[in-house]
Amino acid sequence: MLWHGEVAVRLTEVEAYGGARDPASHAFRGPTARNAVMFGPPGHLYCYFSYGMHWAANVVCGPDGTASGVLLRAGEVVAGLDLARSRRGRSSDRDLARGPGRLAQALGLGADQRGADLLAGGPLRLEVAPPPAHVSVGPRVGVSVAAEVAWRFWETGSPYVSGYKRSPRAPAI
DNA sequence: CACTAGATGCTCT
DNA sequence: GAGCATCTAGTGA
Repeated sequence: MLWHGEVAVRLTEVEAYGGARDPASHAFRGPTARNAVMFGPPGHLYCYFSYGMHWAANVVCGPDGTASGVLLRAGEVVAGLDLARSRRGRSSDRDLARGPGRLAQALGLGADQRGADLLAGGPLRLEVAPPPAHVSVGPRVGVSVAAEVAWRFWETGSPYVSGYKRSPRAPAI
């Protein structure tokens, strides 16, 4: 469960990214100004801009010095619905945080939150919640390399996962 | 409802 | 100067 101010999102879909060992990771080619956060201590927010219009939120999970992170791909807005709605504009409640870009927008994440500490007790904080009863595993989406690595996890049957274009059904692996 | 195509700007080479 | 861990709008069934 990720909180930002009064808006809370229950995560329903995530993707794991290794560091130097993962060709699909931004950290594969070494640290840069953008991904430096991933090399830092865990529990920090790695926020980056992509496709010219969307932010994607990651949580650093490896120890200090090891690049690794988890991309928050989708979630369900469970608090601060009005605020999230106003940020997302006209959109059905189900689409408020379905997709990385939408998730970041609904939470109001951006350049200001880059590298923020999620465990410091500020307005932006990560809360541990019980895992969903059923979790599916599959290949990552939108990754051009190492797509065969099944490092994507989502809540089985949840309408809040992206699923995205092709394969609306959960590929059973 | 399902699918296709186009837009968009920051970041690294 | 090209690449992107994507979204939205618009068209067709």
